[in-house]
Formats: sequence, structure tokens, C-alpha cells
Amino acid sequence: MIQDRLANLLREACLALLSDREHGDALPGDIQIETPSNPAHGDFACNVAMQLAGQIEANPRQIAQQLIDHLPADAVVERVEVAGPGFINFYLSPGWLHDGLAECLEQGENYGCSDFGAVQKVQVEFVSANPVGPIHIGNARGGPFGDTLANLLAAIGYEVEREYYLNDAPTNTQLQIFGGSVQTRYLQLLGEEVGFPEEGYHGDYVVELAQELVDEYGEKYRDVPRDTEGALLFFDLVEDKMIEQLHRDCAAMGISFDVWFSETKLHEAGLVQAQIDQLLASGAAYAKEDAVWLRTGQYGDEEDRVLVRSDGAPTYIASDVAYAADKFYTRGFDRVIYIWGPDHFGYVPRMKAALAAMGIGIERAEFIIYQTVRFLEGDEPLSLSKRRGDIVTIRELIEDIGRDAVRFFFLMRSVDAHLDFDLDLARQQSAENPVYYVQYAHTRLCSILREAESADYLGKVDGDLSLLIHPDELALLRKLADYPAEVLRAAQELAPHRLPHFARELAQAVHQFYTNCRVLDRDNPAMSRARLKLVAGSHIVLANILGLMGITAPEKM
RNA sequence: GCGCCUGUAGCUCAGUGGAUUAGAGCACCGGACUUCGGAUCCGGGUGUCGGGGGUUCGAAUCCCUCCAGGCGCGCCA
Repeated sequence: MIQDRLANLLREACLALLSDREHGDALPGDIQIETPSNPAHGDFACNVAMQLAGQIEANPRQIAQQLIDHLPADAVVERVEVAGPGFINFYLSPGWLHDGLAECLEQGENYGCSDFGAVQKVQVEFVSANPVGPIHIGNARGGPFGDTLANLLAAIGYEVEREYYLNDAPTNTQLQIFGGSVQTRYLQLLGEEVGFPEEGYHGDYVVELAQELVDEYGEKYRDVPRDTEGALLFFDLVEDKMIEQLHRDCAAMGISFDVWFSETKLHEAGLVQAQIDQLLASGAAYAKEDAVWLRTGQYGDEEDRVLVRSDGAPTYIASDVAYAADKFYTRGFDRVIYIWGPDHFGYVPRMKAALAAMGIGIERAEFIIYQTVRFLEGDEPLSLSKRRGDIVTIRELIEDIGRDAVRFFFLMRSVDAHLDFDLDLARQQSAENPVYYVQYAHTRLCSILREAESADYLGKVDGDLSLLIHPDELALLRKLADYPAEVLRAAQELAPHRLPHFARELAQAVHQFYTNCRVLDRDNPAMSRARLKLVAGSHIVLANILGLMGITAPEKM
């Protein structure tokens, strides 16, 4: 990357300058090369002189000038200036852009990838919705986010695993409530006068499930007691359907998990009990009032948390402790990223505390809480609750506006921002959608490449990139050259939402180039060949970035 | 009450120490094509960056405080 090249030049200049001044220890660890927002300020800029000024007590402009004096020569650096309060601005010859295109063409689908994360194993766990209903607008947000984040981390060299944690254990109270809801609907369909519990799952799909049970089994389960065991029996009857549905919903979003991890398996293998015993033995857990508590209060949580209820049933924390042991110890992930919905917010401190109590460095775990999605109908916000039944499923949304638009919409916003989802607006905007703008740029390039195959006047001569000097060509070249740094940054900051923005800017540069620079021209084959190379490079980068987002790159629309 | 997220153009949002012009999309108004796809391009912005205070060469960005909206605070997940 050109940024690394410039940073290395500056690092050498810093070392030379600092040894002159006997300040060898003042070298900044990370030299930031940034792109000035104002093009008049050069192709790249660096603020290292101002950082140094604080440490060695000298005028930043003077330091900047001295750094420039010590800067090793480099072919692409045309001139370097001190500007403003002490910026070092680099003005490069257009050759660096042509080099960037050559690199892009050579690397193809790998362009944008790097080895930053070399051989580290990272797991991204996301969605992980309880198997009690379809994935819907409220809990789907982590899907495209996690999937794209995983793509990004893989692109910068991590060994990535995508995981779905299936809370399928009978100790999960939600399953009991859900099973009870199915049971109640079943009995109602059989004509029994039974009231539906307020805290139950009110969605129509529960009635449909119950109807399927009636169709399949008739009255066979009429006399099952309406207690916890009965509820779990009913959950067992529908469990496979629920899990299949989750698989279908994820597939519909274009997400393929490497591992569907079953909570029940943790229990069956005795791992939950083993972790509880170990925590008791190490003193991280203790017994009080018939329950077992984890000393999370000593590790930053507000208070200690219950691991085992007084009735002997383990809580979800117990499962999660065992699950974490499996992730960090058994499977040996260097980093684990948990992506959770806003309802799990209060759970982060206790999970961190639990990891600390287990002796797992908390820097190895990252918790990303995405913010609420509100579904708006007109001006009325509806709260999304599976239990209340007023849900819009992810598959309804996908059928409505398409998978590509769904992924793009969810990805566009930072996960820290609340997201208002107005279905009418989404439907209406799908024709004026930024995703089509990006995809259309891709199809236009495909169209040129198709056309070029039958253009006999092009011959076999290689395109001369130095012919590319039109402002719209240079602007497009610049976006192509910026791409690898953008991927790296989006991955390091765990910020997939940067991608749709970059993709739109790239598409804009493509459309401008397309409008103002005729590519295929029988009267100018040399220029045609050069521009075709730019078309090929742009085509590669658009396809790559759409690929990272899990959005199709169509050849025709 | 405590904690977290958010507050930037009419609307939806980027920008989270950097450059005396704070950006984009949508919407609205006007314009562009005998050649590669018009789902395109070009032009049109008087914004208390929620208010106030502070930190410094420099703040939408960091700190404090207040206001508004959202979410969370269970031996549920």
C-alpha cells in the first residue's frame, strides 16, 4: 500500500532527525498517513511533526521542515511541503495511481486483502436467536453485520469462523414459555377453553404450529399436563421445525454459518457442571441460599450473579461460562467477537466478569451491541416482540425489497445508531436505492467488457496506463488505490458500515468516468486499450466490495 | 434512580482530534445524449453539529454539566 510506503519514508526521516537531536525514544509508534479532505493539500498528509512537537518541545513547522530535509528520495514523490500548523503534505506523480491499477489487475479478487491478522483465529458469533420463532426485523440486524464483519476479518488475514449459538437447552425458560404457548394454542384448537398467558408468544405462527400438530397427531397430546414438562414436550414436538426455519432465514439473508453450536450438547457432555465445579474449587463461585453464585462483583459487575438456581437448574450464565471455556480453551480462538442485540446490553459486564473469573484475558473478547431497529408504519412505531406477535419477518422483508437491498440497508448505518425501518419507504426507495446505483455501475462495466471482446481493432497490444490522465480517470484511479486501506480500516474498527459508503463513492467515480470518458473508440485504439484496463480494475474492485457485503454483482440488470 | 446508545441540512445518515468552504443520499428546482446500458451525468445548501462550560496550536470529534429520544437494569434469555 502506498500509505505504508510513505509511512516508511517518514519513519526513516524521524529516526535520522531524532538521533541528531538525541531523542531516540520519542519516535511515534504509529505514523498515520491520511487523505486530506481538500485536494489542494496534496495526495496524502501526515501530522507526525505535530505529534513530535509535544514530545521534543520544538516548533512543529520546523520539525516538519527538518523531517522533509531528512526524507529519503522516492520516485513517486513529486514534492513535499510543510503546510498549516505543521502538516507534511505529499504530492505524488500520477505514476503511483497507475502502479495501483497494475497491482489491482494483478491481484484480481484478492485485491484489498492483506495479512494483517496473520494466522490468528477469530470467531464471530452472531444472530443466535432463540429457536422460538422466525428471524425478524428486530433481531436480524446482527446477521448482515456479523457476516460482513467476518468477511472483512478474513480479508485482512484472520482465520475466521462464523458461529450460531443455539439456546436449545431445556433449562432455557424462554423455551418453556414458548412450548407452553404452543400447547395452549393446540388445546384451543381442540376446542378447550383455556386462557392464553400474558407472557406467552402471541404470534400467529404459534397458532399455525399448533394446527400442524393437530393435523399430524390429532388429540394425542390433549391430556399432557400444563406444566414445565408438558411445555417442554410441546417444544420437542416443534423444535426441528423451528431450527429448520432459522436455517432457512439465515440462508435467505445469504448467511452460511460454519458451526451451529448446541447449548444442549454442552450440558450433555457435562461441560456445564464441570465448569461450575471448577469455579467452586477455585473460589470464583460460592454457595449461598441454596443457589450457586459467581463472584462477578469482584470483576467489575454490579453484583454477583446466580450460576445455579435454588431448584438446581443452571442459569444461562452457567452455560455461557462453559461455552466460553469451549471457545477459548478447547477450540483455542485468539479472539472472539460476540454480536448481541440491545436487550443483552446489561449482560456485557457480567460476561466480562465471568471471563475474568475464569482467567481469560478480556482483551480477547469483544462485545458489539447493535442498537434497536424500529419498525414504522406511517408515524406509529411498533415495538417488535415475538411474544406480542406484531413482527415483520426477515423473509417477508426480503420478498418485499430483495436480499441485496435488505443487506445494504442494514449495513449502511453504524451499529451504534438506532435504525428506523419504514417498510413503505424501503419499498418505495428500492427503485431509488443506493444498492442499485452501485450494481448498475458494475453492469455498465460488464457491458463494456463484453463489447470489447468483439472489437477487432484493439489487437493484442497491452494498454499503456500512462495515457490515463483525464480528471475523471484520475479520480477513479484514486478510489481504486484507496480500497485496500479502506478494507483494512473497516476491519480494524469493526465497522462494516464504511463499505456501503465507499461502494457508493466508487460507483459515483465509475459513473462519472463512464459519462465523460468514452472507452471503446475505433479511432483511438491506444486510448481504448488503456481505458479498458481501468474498466477491468474498477470491475474487480466493485465486485470485491460487493462480495464483502454479501451483495450480488450482476452482469445485467 | 443507575447504566449504555443517540442528537449533524426538510427527511435518513456519514464524518469521532486536524486545515478560516462540516459532507453524502433522498426530496425539490433547472439543465445534458446522433457512438460503450439514462437505474446515468452536470448545476442549485443562510446547518445555533441539542444547550452551556472546559481541555489545546486546533473540537462535530476529548472532559464536565444540563436537555431530549431510545434501550437496559430477574434465581428470564
